[in-house]
Formats: sequence, C-alpha cells, structure tokens
Amino acid sequence: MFTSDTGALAPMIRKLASRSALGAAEIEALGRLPCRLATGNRGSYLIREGDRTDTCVVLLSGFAYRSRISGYGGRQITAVQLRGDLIGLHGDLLDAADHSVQALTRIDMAHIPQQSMLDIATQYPAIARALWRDVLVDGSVSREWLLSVGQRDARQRIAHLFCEMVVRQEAAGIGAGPRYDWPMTQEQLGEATGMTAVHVNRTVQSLRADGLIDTARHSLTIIDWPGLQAAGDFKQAYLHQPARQHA
Amino acid sequence: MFTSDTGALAPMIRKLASRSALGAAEIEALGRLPCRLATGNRGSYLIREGDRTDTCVVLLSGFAYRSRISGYGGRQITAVQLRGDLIGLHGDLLDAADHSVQALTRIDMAHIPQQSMLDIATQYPAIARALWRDVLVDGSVSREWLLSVGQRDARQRIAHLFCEMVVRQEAAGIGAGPRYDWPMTQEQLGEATGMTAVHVNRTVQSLRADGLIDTARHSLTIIDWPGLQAAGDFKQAYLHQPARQHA
DNA sequence: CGTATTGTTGAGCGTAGTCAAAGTTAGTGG
DNA sequence: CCACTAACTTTGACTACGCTCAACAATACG
Repeated sequence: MFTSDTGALAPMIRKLASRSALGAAEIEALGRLPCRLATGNRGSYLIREGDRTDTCVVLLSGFAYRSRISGYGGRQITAVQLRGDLIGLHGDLLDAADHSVQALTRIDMAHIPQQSMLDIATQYPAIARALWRDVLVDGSVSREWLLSVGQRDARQRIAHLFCEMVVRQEAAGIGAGPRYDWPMTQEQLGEATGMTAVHVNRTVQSLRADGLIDTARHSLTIIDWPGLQAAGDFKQAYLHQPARQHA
Repeated sequence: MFTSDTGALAPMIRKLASRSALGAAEIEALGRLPCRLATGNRGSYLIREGDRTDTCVVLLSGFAYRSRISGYGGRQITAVQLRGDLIGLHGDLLDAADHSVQALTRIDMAHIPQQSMLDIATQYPAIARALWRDVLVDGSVSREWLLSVGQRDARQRIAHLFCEMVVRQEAAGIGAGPRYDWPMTQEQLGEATGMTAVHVNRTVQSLRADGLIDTARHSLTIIDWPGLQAAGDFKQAYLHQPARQHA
C-alpha cells in the first residue's frame, strides 16, 4: 500500500529545505517516508469537509484550493496550494476535516501516513522545525488573505492575488518568465477574493487596460511588475520567502 | 529571569488538556516550563510586527487581538485571543513577526523560551500533538473568519463573531451566564469584520432591536441564543470544541 | 461540430461607506 | 466628588462600490 518511492516527494523536500536548514540525514529520512501516489482530475477532492483520515497529502504537481461553504451556499476559497505544498497535516489530530481541498488542475499527489509524519518529526527535531515553519507561513498567508478581503478594494485584491501566485510559483520553481500558469477561472478568482465573477471580470479588464498584465485562458503574463505590486498593495514579506529576482 | 512558577501556566495547560489527551507526566512537564510573568495595559503590544523574538507568549488573563495593517492604513483584526491561548509560537522559526498582537484589556501573560517549547515537544510526543492540534484549530478559525468577511453580510458577520466569542469564553471557563465579557469597541469590531464603525453600530442596533442580544459598554448579553446562531449562520464545528451546554 | 463552460457587456439597484456632528459614557485630575 | 476631557456610540444625509439579473460572445472539449 504505502511504499517508499524514491524521489517522489522531491517537490516537498525541496520546499522544506529551501526554507529551513536540513542536513543530509533529514533529507534522506524524508525521502524514505512511506507514501502512496495518486493522480486527480480537475475538481476532484483531495480532502472533503467532514472527512476523517489518517494520512496527509502532498501536492506533487498541479494546483489545488482549499474552500469552505457558508450556510447560504457562498463558497470561500481560503488558500491555493501548488507543487510541493503539504496539505492536510491535520490527519487524525482533528475530529474531522473542517474544509475541503479540491484540484484546480490535473494533479499528482502523495498520501503519507500521519503517524509517519509525527514519528519523523519526533526523531528529527530539524524536521519538526521545518514543518512548524511551514504551517506558520501558511498562517501568515491566511492572515494576508483576510487583510485583503477585509480592507482592500476589488482592484487591490485581484492584483494582490496575482502577485502572490507569481512569487510563489517562482519560489516553487515553476515558470520564471513574464508568463505564468494561471489555474483559476474568474468565478474561482471571485470565490477567493469575495467578489462576484462579473466584478472580477471588470476588474481584470481594468488591470489589462492599464498595461499591468495580460491574461489568456490558462496563463497570466506580467507586463508591469512594479505597477502590479503597487496596484495590489503587495509586499512579499508575509510569504517569508526570498525576494523575487527579476524586476 | 525565567523561573518555573508553579501553576502560573494553568490556563494554558487546562486548554491543551481539554482538547488533547495528556498524561500526568506531560501536565507536570508543562507546569515546569520556565516562564517570565508580565502584565500589560490595554493597547500594549505583546508582539509587534517585524519583531524578532526567541520566546512565545501565553495569555493568562484578559483579551488580546492579532492585527495586520495594509499599505493604505486599513487595520484588519485577524483573531481574538483569550485566557489560555498560545500566542506567537513562531518565535525564532520565522525571520520576523508578520503581524502584531495587542492587549484588548489589561492582561497577564507569560513568556516562555521558544527552545523550551520545542524541547518539551520533542521529549513528549503527546505534547507535540497537543500543540499541533492547537495550531490547526487556530487555522480553522482563521478560515472561518475569511469565510465570514468574504461571503457573509454585515448582520451575519457581527452575529457570527458574537457567537464565536461566547462559545470560546465558555470553553475557556470564563463566564457562563447569558452575560459575557465583551472587550472590543465597535471600531475594533469593525476592524475584525471588515466594516466601518458606523455600519457596525447600525448592525448591532438591529440585532438588539430584534431581541437577540443586548450590549453594554463591556458586556454582551445573549437574549436569544438560537436566534443569534441563525442570524450569524453559526455552526460551531470549526472551533473543534465540545458543544455549548445551555440552550 | 455541437454543447457546456467561461468570459464579456449593460442597466439598475442596494448594501455598506463617507463625512460630519451631536450625544453619551468612562476616565482623570483638581 | 465634581469638572473636564477623551473615547466611544449614535444619528442623518449623501455617495459609490460592487451586486443582481440577463443576455450574448468566445473558447474549450468531447
């Protein structure tokens, strides 16, 4: 069931190691984690709200989003995850998953037994620190999203999310051009920013008209990076990542 | 500097033990954590954005809030913390604090060296699990706030926050009447819900007029608990706590 | 090539924001 | 203990950002 597929977890290890100091022993131990590989289609659930599970999931390729739905049917996307991201560290620590995670594109993922994660964290304090750091950064991103939705206007929200995705994709080693993968529909962009799809459309058009970006179906092209950052009130400190290289 | 003040950390231990299974050894070890006690006045900073610290803070009494400020001056309160809550587990795991934490009332707190927390978590896996669980619940609450601000209208947001504070105060063993401490001004309530103080005021008045609550300067009285829950679209599952007793 | 999904446009509306001032409560110092 | 001041709450009039509804165009996909 769970095998130790050498190299499969590389995207996760790369991410952890890029943010925390890990020695050869730790990296090797992470590589030996038992895991079960799987793929998912667009829209498929990695975790369903209410689920009880004893594994956690690592996204190996593609994009996914976390969401929760209000009692009146409004869906809020609370985070976007990309290659290397750890998802559902909750495992059996919580009674039930409090939100869903769904694939935004076709994805590859790995399931790792929760107990193995806890064990490896106990055995290697450096790994425990890396996992803690990872979760703390997720919390910081979550707070920034709340700041955006609570305090910024439509234009800033959209531009800010564009900036975040660009910086995170670069950090994850996905694309580096002015052109980036863009996995979300305008409807989903609205669910992430607390806006309707119609208003998202008008806002994106305004950013295009101002020469900041260009969009095609599944891609986002950055035309004026400083301008986009300014339009989105974007300061990348909250991502706790090294600065984006190209101007 | 750091002493092991027996019993001082009781509110934190109580909270951890109420959510996770901890044995006598773990509870004793938590009680032996070195800590430095301090008090703070309303408005004082427990953590300031940009700070670098090697301690984490435990709130022993009173209320505090986390906030981050946009480049245009908008302040978003991202969480409210009460007695027993762990604050700033980040310590030296992150380069710098990405948000501030300020006292909402006069508070008592304890500073614990970050390294002591990591050590005790390494030594006692059950404590590691309890701390993980604590952080995961914080994440769930954060997502719910994002859902509120992104998808719910003014009335729902305010009512929802009232409900959350009531349930959490009960869980923390603070008050149990229909009357609860209410530490926030309407201005702050607006900063928490992404609304202006003026609109908060009108919304609170509407909840009062509908016979759901009553408010006085520093207290909130629940008149119609089921009605308030309905008005706030409140389901407490996201708090991952036992159900509130009284109807 | 046909159909479903996604993106775009327009008109009208409503929730929440803005600005400004008055009323009320709490806190402070004489 | 009272007077004064600062902080907080309340009210009113007006504005505007973003929503709703509805239709149509373009694109992806089977």
